Amino acid sequence: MTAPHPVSRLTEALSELAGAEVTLERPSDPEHGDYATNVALRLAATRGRPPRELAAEIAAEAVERGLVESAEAAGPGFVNLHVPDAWLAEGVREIVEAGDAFGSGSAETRERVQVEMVSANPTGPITVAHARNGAYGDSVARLLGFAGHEVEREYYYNDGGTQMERFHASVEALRRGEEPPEDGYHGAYVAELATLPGDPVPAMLEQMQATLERFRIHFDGWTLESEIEAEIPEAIALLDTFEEEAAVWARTSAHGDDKDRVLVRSDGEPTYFAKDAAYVRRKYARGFDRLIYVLGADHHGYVARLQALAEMLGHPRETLEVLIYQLVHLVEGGAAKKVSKRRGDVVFLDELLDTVGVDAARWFLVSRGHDQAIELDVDLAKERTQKNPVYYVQYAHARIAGILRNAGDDDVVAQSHEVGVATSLEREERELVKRLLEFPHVVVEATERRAPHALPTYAIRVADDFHRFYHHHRVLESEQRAFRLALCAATAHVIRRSLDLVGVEAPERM
RNA sequence: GCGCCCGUAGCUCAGUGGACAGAGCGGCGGACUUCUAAUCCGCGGGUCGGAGGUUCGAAUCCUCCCGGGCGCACCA
Repeated sequence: MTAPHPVSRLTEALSELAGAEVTLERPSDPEHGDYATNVALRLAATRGRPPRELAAEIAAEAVERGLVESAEAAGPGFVNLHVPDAWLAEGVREIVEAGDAFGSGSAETRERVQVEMVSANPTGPITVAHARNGAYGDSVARLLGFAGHEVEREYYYNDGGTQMERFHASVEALRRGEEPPEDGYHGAYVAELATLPGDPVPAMLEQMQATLERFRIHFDGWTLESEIEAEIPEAIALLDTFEEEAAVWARTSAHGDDKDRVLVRSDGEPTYFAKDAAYVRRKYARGFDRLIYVLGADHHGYVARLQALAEMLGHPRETLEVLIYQLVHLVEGGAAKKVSKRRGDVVFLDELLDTVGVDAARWFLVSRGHDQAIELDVDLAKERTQKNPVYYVQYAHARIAGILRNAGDDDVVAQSHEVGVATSLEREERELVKRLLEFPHVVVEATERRAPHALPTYAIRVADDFHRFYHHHRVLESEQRAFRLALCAATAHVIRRSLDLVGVEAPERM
């Protein structure tokens, strides 16, 4: 269950009062109060009453019950609510007490969730394209974990098949002093692998894993395609199948797919889809309640067939989620750059990390909506990233860390209990507190919509409000020292967590 | 042809039913005897691709059109 926090308590009290579910928003115009609700507008039709009249009633009752300091009907029928300073001060105290747990535990039922991501075949280094997959998938995994689910990160790769044969052939050709085949792999990394003895795949995998760890993605499980192959027959036995023209088909069209799919070709070879089936079966057999696949837009055609597999195996199709993100397009000098790993003209993640660092890279790749295609200008990457808003947010955290250092041994948590009801707050303080109190809602939305980019957006707002507060008011040499220290500590918690959920660090100094 | 995603400021993007549509970058002009100026303050900037529709209310939902990206295998 969602841990109660000030805004959720106020929302519930108002819902009870109105006899309908209330949602609170933060009006952009400060004249419209600290919070506002449109509940009267929504209720007007069904109750057959003018919205303004309903709004006025709700406003009066909210004040009567002591939920808010003042309230009034406004506009077409909004209820604008004003909360007292003491209410906000209490909110700060709760954030400081909750610490890094503030906003966590929103899951109504705890699930075992597997998130499969990246899953690039070991034919070359991790690229920025894979990195978007990882940055997105890992952030979703972090959000799910923060909500209270048990999350496992999974990497699946092909250790056989055509591409791997070409990869081996390319390395072997170089070892013989020949050029790699036309349809083989040509990057400089292939030549490096050729200088090492033995199978190049383990070395390649080791490098890829190191890159991913550097990118702060840790996988709990690595599954090889060859492990899955043996389980194909038992998976097929569980599916709805038929034979036609000497091939074995799955009746996926009866389960939401637009056509049936071949499992075993007429020459007796299982298809890739048969391996998918076996893999899905194994995942569920391992006890996961939910399977999440993170795939690029070029794989969106797989959604229906994967969900069909879940259904045929006896699981609700919604328990197999496919998260699709749009692709990363490389641009160089204003012109589109075609990405082909085999030609070697890609941007490797390690290069990007060497140039801009992990924080800027993760921020850049996850701060856009996953439904939005990303254009990465190779030339401008460095310059652009130095102006990356991630530093704006990190700087706010570093400033707070500086204040808390200068405060000495003060026990901020203990002091926050003494923050008086009589606290009189400045405008910048009120705005900052309200911003911090939004955090649990932002996290829930981001989690449910599988949209981690909401966190960077929110973190910028927090930093914005903090920098403004910092500029206008002193913390240490202030009569409000105790409250302001608590406010700083609360802000630090929220920034740190917002960044952590997308894999970005919050530095103590900059 | 069919399916999925996108179209918002000069550029990169937030904003998925609420009040005059926002931020960063870029441009112009201000603010450091102060807990970090990687900051703050001000100015300029828009047919929210277009047309209909639903609604008290639409950038947001529905339909069509235009433009862009990605897919439509007995490949992996």
